[in-house]
Amino acid sequence: MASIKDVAAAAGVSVATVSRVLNEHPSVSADARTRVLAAVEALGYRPNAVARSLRTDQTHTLGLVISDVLNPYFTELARSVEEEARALGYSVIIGNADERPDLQDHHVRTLLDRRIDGLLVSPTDGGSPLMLDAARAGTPMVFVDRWIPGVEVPVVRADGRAAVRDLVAHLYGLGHRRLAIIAGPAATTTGSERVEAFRAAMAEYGLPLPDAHIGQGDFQAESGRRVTEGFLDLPEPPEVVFAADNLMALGALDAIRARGLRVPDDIALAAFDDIPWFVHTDPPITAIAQPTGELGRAAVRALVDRIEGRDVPASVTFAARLVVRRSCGEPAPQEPSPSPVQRSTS
Amino acid sequence: MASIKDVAAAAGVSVATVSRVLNEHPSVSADARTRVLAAVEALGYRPNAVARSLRTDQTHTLGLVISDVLNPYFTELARSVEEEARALGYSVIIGNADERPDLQDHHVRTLLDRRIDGLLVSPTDGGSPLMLDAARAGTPMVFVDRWIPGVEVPVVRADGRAAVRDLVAHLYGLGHRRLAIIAGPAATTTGSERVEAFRAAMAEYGLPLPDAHIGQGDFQAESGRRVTEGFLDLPEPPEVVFAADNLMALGALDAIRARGLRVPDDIALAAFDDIPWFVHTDPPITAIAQPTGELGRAAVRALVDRIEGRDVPASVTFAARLVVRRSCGEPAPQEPSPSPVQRSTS
DNA sequence: CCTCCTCGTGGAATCGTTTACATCAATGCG
DNA sequence: CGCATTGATGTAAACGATTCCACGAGGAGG
Repeated sequence: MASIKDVAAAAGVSVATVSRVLNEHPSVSADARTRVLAAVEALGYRPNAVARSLRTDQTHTLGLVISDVLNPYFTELARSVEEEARALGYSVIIGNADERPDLQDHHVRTLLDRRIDGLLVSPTDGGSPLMLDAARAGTPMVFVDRWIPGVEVPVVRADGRAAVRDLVAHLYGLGHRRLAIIAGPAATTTGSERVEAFRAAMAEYGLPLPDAHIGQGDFQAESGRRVTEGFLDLPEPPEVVFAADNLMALGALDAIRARGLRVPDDIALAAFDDIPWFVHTDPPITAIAQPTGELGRAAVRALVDRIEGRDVPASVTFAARLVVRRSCGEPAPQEPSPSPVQRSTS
Repeated sequence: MASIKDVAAAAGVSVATVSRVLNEHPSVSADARTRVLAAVEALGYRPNAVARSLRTDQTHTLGLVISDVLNPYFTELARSVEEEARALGYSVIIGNADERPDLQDHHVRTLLDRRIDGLLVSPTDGGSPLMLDAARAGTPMVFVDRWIPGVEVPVVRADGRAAVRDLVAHLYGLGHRRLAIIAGPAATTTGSERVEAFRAAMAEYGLPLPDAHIGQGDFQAESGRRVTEGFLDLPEPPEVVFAADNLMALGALDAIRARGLRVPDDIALAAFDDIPWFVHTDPPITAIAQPTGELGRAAVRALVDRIEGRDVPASVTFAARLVVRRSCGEPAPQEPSPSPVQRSTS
């Protein structure tokens, strides 16, 4: 592969001049410029990004470590992150942690070794020393969706409290009283937060939430299946199952179907995170939707602001919203229009 | 960040010795080794992958350019690719082309600039000069799922011919005669191949396939919706719609639902590419399933074989299989067990 | 006419590694 | 005892870019 030396030789100038042409340095003659450009064209020369990075100490690359690529929510997040990053002149390397702390660590380490300019993380757990050290050492970092409390890193996320309250209100209005939740791992903020919001809303309506109605899941379909089976085995099973993410909802559906039960007649179902398929499941599933695209874009902008030293980025919080469909027992009205965005500084 | 020099200084040896310890070179004394390791630990030193790549001319990184991350099929493919690559000591950088040739080109260029060791591509179109040049210039490359005819690059894919014939047989058996297909872009092999297989199977059963029953889609949901609307507007609409991928099937469902029609009573639906959600749609959707994970793993192995110069990798073809559910008109039996794998050389 | 800038250019250092080569001490063997 | 071999180490040259610095030519201003 042709290097800058070959170009310099072909154009009859020094490598310094070639570099200046390529980087649009002002002080280079028109004559030299055209000769260099011609040589570049003729040789099909492309600068070696590895060498360039070594010298300039920047890779123009962002790392994105997400919890699970197979989850459509994170896929959409990844897509919007890449899109915004590309618009700002950055590439993205995605690391899929599969909800496993060891894999998360592996990816963070690899990304750091590659000297990415900044890191976007949706942490799978409380944070390994590795990640915390990196944050403390000054690696530009932004948490997205999930975060780690007590760490000085901006967070871009959606707040589901209000939507969860809306959901409980909706369920209460339909006459449901025994509600159960399939929670995510307590080590994740979204895992514990959604349970907390649910518990608070239940209390608000004077409904009991026995421990038996809080199932411990791990955001994967299989755990949704397992927990739901447990619920169904209860002497008095819940009337509603609320899954804290869409994959566990899928598992719950599997379990319910395996028993030959029907939604919502025998048991109602709702989920956190909306996806296009929820419109076509049997029945269409009531869900809490996050403004995923905006989340991804805002996170990238915050991170790039930090990298390029414009200012210290603030945390951003969007609102999630309830989308009522038929899985809890009533014909759905129109799909509501998107809710307004709310920003806050932390 | 600490560099190898710092480690050398701290351990009281030269950088060469540090490098030797880190690369497990045999000729280094036990004493020196322990001192170096201690210094590494103390300083939290991690080798700079950028510098190492520059020197060794290998990045231990694979590029994967896929057509659409939002398509669960490709997400699963990406996941299996990353998994296998990691097992073999490689990282993966994913580029999402969104079915756009210009984006595909952008990613190929960026990946090449980063001097990735090899490229895995599922081409969106007939192939840009850039990609073809790279292949000719000797960049290790493997096509996965889709390929470009006439290019000397191994292909790892699933052959859907038999499964499509099975599907047509199934539909014929249910009494359906007017079948329509939502095709993918003709520029993609999977786009044209699936139509061809469908056409051949139809001919085998003596069924006509008028042009009006071949809708032109682009593998995205929106096109599925549009084409399906066209079908439904026909004076004599088809009895069955076969979508060449799962996203177009989603669009078709949207369109059918918008008309207040029911599947399969008013119109039947089948799709290429199976996904977990198809079990829970209303009704469960009959689909052709690919061994996606195996595809990804085989592709990586072929590419790495090529990179590490073990041998010239052969093309590999797996078989797709029909999964009958209820969307075409009959209660589904058991889910069939996985089909055997078939290998061929090209 | 001399001096001082400015502009275009090239030489060479540098980024953090790996590795070919040289060096030196210790060992084995005739 | 002397010489060849081996093993452990260090020195320095790459890899391909960017960029500081020096240099010479030319123009402007006194």
